[in-house]
Amino acid sequence: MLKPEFFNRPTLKVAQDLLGKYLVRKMGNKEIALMIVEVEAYDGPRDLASHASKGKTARTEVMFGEPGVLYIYFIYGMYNMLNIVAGPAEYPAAILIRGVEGINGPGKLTRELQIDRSLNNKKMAKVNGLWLEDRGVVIPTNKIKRTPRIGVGYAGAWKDKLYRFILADKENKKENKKRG
DNA sequence: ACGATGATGAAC
DNA sequence: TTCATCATCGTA
Repeated sequence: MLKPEFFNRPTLKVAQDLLGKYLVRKMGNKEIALMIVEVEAYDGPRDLASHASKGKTARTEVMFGEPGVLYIYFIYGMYNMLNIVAGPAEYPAAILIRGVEGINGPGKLTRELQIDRSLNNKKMAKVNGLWLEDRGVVIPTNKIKRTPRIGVGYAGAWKDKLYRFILADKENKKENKKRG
């Protein structure tokens, strides 16, 4: 299981290193482990795409907390988003888990794994039924594709930053059409 | 292209 | 207390 120190490093590095790690979810008496194939980084108080750019509020204070803590929030009246806090306390940063093998999309991911806000501000731990493991998968750098983040067109200069990390060969099957 | 559906933050 | 906005998805 990944320790908090893993997340107490520069946000982009943590994001990249999360590719190939396993998200493990305990449901009932079963454990489901799925490899992470897509993440996005939200880095620091000045990142306009990050909730933390609004400052510390009831919702965002989790991002200012300890590394390795879950940040889960409700969006569009329907979906929960799963994030993991990165960087030292008081530095607001988090990584959105955007896709795992077999599940494409952050909303579907939380729906299928039954992850909701009851886990917000909780540590990743077996007692909480949700944690990450390094199972020895090594991702070569040339398999990692970087793109701008999704759905953050309002973020000014920050919208173009290459803060989205994807495992390249998983990506080419999907997305024949685009919106906009 | 758009509606579902509700929390959030800012304005009032 | 209202209002526009939103780190999405499924059906057009």
